[in-house]
Amino acid sequence: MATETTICELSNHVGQTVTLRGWLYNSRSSGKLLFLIVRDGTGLCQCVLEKTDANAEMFQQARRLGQESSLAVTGCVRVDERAPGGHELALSDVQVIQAVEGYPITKKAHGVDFLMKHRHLWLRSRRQWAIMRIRSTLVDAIRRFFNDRGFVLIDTPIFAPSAGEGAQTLFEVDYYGEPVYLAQTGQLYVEAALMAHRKVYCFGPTFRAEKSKTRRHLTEFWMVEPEIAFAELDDVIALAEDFVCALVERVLAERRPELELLGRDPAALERITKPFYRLTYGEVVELLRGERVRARFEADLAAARTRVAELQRTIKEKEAERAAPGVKKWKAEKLAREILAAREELAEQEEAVRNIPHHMELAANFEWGSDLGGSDETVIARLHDRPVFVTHYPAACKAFYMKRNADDPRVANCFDLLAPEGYGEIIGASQREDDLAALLERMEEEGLDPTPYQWYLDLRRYGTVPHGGFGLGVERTIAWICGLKHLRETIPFPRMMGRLYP
RNA sequence: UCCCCGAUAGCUCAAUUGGUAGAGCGAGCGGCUGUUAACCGCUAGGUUACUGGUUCGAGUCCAGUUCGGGGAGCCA
Repeated sequence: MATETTICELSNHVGQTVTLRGWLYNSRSSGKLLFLIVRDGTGLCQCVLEKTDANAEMFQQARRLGQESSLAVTGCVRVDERAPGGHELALSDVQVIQAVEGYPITKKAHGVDFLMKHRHLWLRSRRQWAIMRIRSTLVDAIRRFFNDRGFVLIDTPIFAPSAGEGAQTLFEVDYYGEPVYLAQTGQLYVEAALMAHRKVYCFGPTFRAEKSKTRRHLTEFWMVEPEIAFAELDDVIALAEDFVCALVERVLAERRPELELLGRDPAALERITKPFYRLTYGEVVELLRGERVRARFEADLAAARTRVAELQRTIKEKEAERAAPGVKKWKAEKLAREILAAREELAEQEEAVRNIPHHMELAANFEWGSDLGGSDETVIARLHDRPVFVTHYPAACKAFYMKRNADDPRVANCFDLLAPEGYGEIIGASQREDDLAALLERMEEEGLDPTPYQWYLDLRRYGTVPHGGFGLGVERTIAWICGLKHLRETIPFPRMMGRLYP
């Protein structure tokens, strides 16, 4: 009986005969030689079966196995440079658990809609496999960061009784005949628990019913929200800085192969060290209206235009080459793939050319007092190679519970953290208003009925202290760390506007 | 709510601009002793999203509908 092992352990078994159980990822046959690429959840392994007089039947059976057939393979582990990963299995036995025919996700390209409809199977693909492993590590790093520092985990409710601000972005559900809402944040509850434990955090799904169909939006996403007592804005900033550094460090330490598989340059992440950049909202307004931002936009626009011209030329050339007489089939196919990729990029670059002038105008005419738009955040982040704290937004465009700045009452003691490379906001944070009268005043300004908030106001009546915290969006953080264009790949089963299956 | 783009074989895409719907992958069969999304040959596979219109003739043009992609607003 051969030892059973997994692919990630193979290097410890060189020269031994072992059994792997897994799924057929791909196979190639070369006459009397058969390559089975097996995945077992821990990695991929090339398995080689040589046809002999004795194993002819097994060879035939194995050769016909379809993608994703489940099987157990036994063979001798050997080092071979030609094998992906450096190790391969010289097979002596193949046991079929289930022979599969017609697995929908094939080796060639698929469209987004098709893949999303087959998300339950798409998860088996290498890129998705890598992303989920990074997500798992990131989530563990989040929990460990807070647990190691004496934070107490507080699970906050998902049914929320009051609409509060932005009722149109809440999902309403029927709660024994009463309308209640799926939580957008656990923050108010975490503040209550804070006064019991001094340092707390909540971590769970949150829900936004925004009618946004973009790569930056999900209707269900995960957020971690720490809250600390006896703290002012600078303490929250310091915590956020340590936290983000710890997350990146951990992923770099444990998931380098996965990052590599995703084509993510680790150097961009290795740069993520303290201190991050700090800008006040007022400085950002100046920046947006100033020369540097204009130059950045103009450079981006020029680059996009050049690229559009380049791509158009490339596509034409490749199309001519493909249509030329006597082109080999494989060559034509390769060209077709390249043309497709070029067209996709062309569409993106053309979109950029269309949008940038509008973004420039928005930035140039930006007025003090409004919230930063997506394009504003992007350009600020593009100007920096490390995350940027934007602090002290106008109080009027932020939530009622944020504490006003003592020196400049127009602004709140709050910040957003913008991830670099144009990824934008991953953290929203503030020092909380700890004074009862000031809090009531802010609620009145926002037109909020204090009745359902009496429990929250109690926190200011009985032992109020300066405190604050932040919320980090897990999916946006994963997208940034993995270098992904779209949030839908960062969560196993994304929920988006108009998409609920599987 | 608004703007742009798209829907052709199971999948990814072609169709010389209104004139006989094709290719690759996948599936099936055959060949090949080191493949790297292998390669080569053969076979099967279609109500061109739906409804209507223009035309001798519509995948192609027009109108509407549905679904999807991207973006704006708004948000995290």
